[in-house]
Amino acid sequence: MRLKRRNNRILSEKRVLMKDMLEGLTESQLEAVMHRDGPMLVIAGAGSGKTRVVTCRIAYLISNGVWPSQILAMTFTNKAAREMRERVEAMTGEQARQVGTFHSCCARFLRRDIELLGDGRTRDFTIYDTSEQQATLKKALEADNLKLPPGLTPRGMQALISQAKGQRRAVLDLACANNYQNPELIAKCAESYEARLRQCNAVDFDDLLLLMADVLERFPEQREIYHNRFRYVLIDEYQDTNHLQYELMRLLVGPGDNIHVTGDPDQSIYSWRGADYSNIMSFTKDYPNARVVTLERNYRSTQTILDVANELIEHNLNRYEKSLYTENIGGYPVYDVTVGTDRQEAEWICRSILSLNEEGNNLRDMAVFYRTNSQSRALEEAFVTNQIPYQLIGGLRFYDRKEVKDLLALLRILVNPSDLVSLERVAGLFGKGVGSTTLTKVMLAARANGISSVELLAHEDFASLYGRATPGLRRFAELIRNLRSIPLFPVLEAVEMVLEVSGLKDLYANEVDDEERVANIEEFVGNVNRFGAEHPDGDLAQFLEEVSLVADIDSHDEESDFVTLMTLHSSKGLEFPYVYIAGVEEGLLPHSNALGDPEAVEEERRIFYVGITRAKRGLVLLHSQTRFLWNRCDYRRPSSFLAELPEDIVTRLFYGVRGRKK
DNA sequence: AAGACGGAGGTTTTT
DNA sequence: CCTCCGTCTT
Repeated sequence: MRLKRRNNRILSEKRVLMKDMLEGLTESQLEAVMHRDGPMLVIAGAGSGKTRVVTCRIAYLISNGVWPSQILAMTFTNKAAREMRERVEAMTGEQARQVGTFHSCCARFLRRDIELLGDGRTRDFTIYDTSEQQATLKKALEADNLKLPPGLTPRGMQALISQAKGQRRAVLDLACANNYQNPELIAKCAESYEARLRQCNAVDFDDLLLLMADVLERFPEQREIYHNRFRYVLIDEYQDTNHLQYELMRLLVGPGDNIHVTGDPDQSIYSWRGADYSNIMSFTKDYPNARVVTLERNYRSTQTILDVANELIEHNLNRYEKSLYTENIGGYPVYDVTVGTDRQEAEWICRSILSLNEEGNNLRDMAVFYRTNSQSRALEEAFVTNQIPYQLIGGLRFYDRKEVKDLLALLRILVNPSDLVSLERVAGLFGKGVGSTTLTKVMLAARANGISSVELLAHEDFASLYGRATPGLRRFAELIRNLRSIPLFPVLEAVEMVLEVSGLKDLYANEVDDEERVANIEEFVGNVNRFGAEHPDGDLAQFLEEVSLVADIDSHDEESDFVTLMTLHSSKGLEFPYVYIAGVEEGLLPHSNALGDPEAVEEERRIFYVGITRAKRGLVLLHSQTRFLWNRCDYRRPSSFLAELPEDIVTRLFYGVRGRKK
């Protein structure tokens, strides 16, 4: 009784918030928010309040009696998912747990369902990243006595496999279609890789989606469970879904067709990853009764910035026609700065940032974007020299650092004893005298006994099961046995025990000049601690899964007062009052690999468009006459895109330019 | 059979 | 500039 009264009070507070929330929305936004059943497509221009619409719709559904657990929302990054969850919780007081990336949602589903497939994988599977995929491929080919056809590198093969999975197509089929020589051999190599993955109880990124689609397709009763569980499905950034994600969506959406997708064809920038924006273009063909809402009013940028963006994107021939407008009239001019060298480019940006900072702007309000990660170097140097605090997004991820990967490998063999890639890594670190030949022997002996390599090494009868082992191998087996005796819960204790038993920290502490490594290990432990606090009953497997699926952008910190440095790709979905785009040069933006291919150039234009539309108040485009690329100084030409911008709005500036005409 | 050393080659964007 | 591969030595 008392409880009920309390609930009523909470409910009425919710309604008040809900009313406030709906108040500022435009008519078309309201239409998107208050849509209840059936398919809906929201074409949301940059800065049109898309995130707000999606979160409001979730909150609206919840306040109309839909349980939060019945709403499945899939986003592009973990950061976007986190924001969405936080906003929904702030509005409704309810936790929207089923909000995540495609990959993290599928990983979670597969923890329950992967064993249905009966391919030998268990719920303790490991997720391999691209470099681990390549390692798996190399080992698989070696073990099966196969060689890739000449001209195809492991890296290229991994990309081909990924592409095939993303299109849900056989590798043989794709290799034939792409005119590879010897497609049969390629298919054989791919099968060898798949078998090895299964043997390792591992999946690659694409498998998370692919295997989940298999589960839903092969087990109709399972599909029904999901349909009953998820009454409403929402997908964000729909323009960046690939065919596999599309099929997964079709399988997940139940008979009520309660599918709500949002996206912007002009911001489709991941075609190289298999994204197919015909998915968004043909949504109304898939669902002829779909309601379509287009959001064209921009709440983010000044008219000046929008004029530049609109005029640029008009040059794309193949596009869904729409035009952004705003009521934020005027604004600062957009600058097009010519500099002499890439160092001057960085210097100009730093000076500009410092003067904005002196005028009272926060550093967190400024961001520098570039096309390629390698451009960050010159910028970073200038930021260090000028003592401007910055945060770099991208490049080498935290979890990709050597020492962090070493620790991860140790943790992974605790959870998944079949993980040969991690075992190999651990052997390379600690197994003095244990090389790949020995490990192969161990693997064969393990197979003969019907257990995994790690289980054999950790076995109390290792000596009798394996036969004569070298002292080095015996010591290594003992280390594995000690590691395997560590309890997996709580996670923090497990990690600290692993550090102690393995002596990993000492290993780096003894190497000179490696304070950073030790610091990274400490940061890792800090992350584990935070995970433990956020997920009190989370186990090591869950922690490892989370770590495998984080992107660098997920760590973007908007609170601290840092300037943000990142690629144009990473900038999608964000906004900053002041934006600098560096290296607006032919060959860089558009990138040289795209030149000559009209479709690729259109995608480059969209990449530029995404960068421009991040800016709220100030926008500066820079290009240099010379640039150090691959350790060589090259003469550069301004991007052809600059000529497409409205001349009367863009103000040209020069810095450090020699022999300037006019 | 492992490990160290030297040379060559390759760098768009990332869940 | 940094990683991967192959060869040579122990």
